[in-house]
Amino acid sequence: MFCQVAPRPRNAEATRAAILTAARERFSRESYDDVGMRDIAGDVGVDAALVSRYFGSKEDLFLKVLEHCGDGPDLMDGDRATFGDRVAREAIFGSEHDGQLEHLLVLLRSIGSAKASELVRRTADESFFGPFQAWIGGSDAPVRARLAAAFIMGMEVSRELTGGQTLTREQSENMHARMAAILQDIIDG
Amino acid sequence: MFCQVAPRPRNAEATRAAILTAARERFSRESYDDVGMRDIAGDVGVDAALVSRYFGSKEDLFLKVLEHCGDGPDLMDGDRATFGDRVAREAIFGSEHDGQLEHLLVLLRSIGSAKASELVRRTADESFFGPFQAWIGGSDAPVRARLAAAFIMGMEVSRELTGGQTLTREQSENMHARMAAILQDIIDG
DNA sequence: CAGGCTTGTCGACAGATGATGACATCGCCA
DNA sequence: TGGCGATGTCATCATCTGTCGACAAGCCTG
Repeated sequence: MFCQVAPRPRNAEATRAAILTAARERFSRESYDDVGMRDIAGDVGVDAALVSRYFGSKEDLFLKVLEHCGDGPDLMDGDRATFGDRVAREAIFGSEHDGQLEHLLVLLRSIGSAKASELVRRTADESFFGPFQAWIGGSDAPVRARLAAAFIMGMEVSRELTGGQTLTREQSENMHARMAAILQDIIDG
Repeated sequence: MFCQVAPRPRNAEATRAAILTAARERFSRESYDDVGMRDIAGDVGVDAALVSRYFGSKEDLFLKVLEHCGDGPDLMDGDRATFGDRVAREAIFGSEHDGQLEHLLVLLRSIGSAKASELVRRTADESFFGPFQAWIGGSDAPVRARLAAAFIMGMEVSRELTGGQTLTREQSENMHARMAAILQDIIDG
């Protein structure tokens, strides 16, 4: 048989981008410490040493991920009037891929590691809270941005802690409605 | 000089309790992965091997901490009418020690590690969410308990992400008032 | 005082991790 | 086609971690 995987074409730029994407997905799903260079390399199909060579160190790679987090879909995409409904839906029911919350999730996962949270502290303001509170606008925007972000991240934590299957469908709908209302209130002021 | 620390008296029970306390404090401040057996042992002043011998494995020790988390001060201690104010104060301004949030913080830190979150999933319901939603009472208690817990944990995450010194005193007071109102609303239904 | 059980320490091991430099392989260009 | 730089792999290192068994020190009982 000797069924063999087709080798990836030799293209540094594409490989670099693939590594960055794989890293972003990993870092949004597992903590900084739990993500290994070998894991990321395995996702792409290259050797771990290549990741080190392209991005220097694991810290540097993580920083690059933080910088490129704004590229994907975002919390602020979409109608402002449906913000609460939309975000609460994703926070409670989740979405398999390409979530608007990916950026926040990377931040969230990082609080586990002392190293990663130090890196995040230096970039969270400019890469997330800054744009977010500018989008919210109005008086007390910094306060409301933090409240909203906290609520969203907390729901992600809660969802993982409880495994997600301890609530009935009806209760989940109920929670969605309540969370949507609270979030929308925070955004609207 | 030879200034030497007085040796701990040989008392297995006391040593065991001291290890458990040190572990609880560590696990409420750092993630499961970042806390080492040598760290905990160092806090108490014993050798790391002793911790292993008394508690079996790191996992077992963590489980014991989860079980004994309800011993300290608790969210549910105190007047129900001031719940929002009280909890929001601790979540935003923090408290050096003996916080009512210690239990929740242990849960929160665990989401970093794949191993720890697996352990927590098996105990979070009975050790925290169960009592909490019973205390809240009324219809939709499970839903409201999760919402409140999520909001509180999210604020802790947010506080660490932003380092805590990016808001003015006035903004912090503002945030406290808003958070207290939201929490109280969730509790009251 | 002597024995023995308890309490604690020391050294070491196996596994995993990030990082590094030497080596192999592909693809382009003269 | 032959060579050369770019691209990727392999073996290896140093380090850190949890855990274990052997040994030392202390305390109580006879």
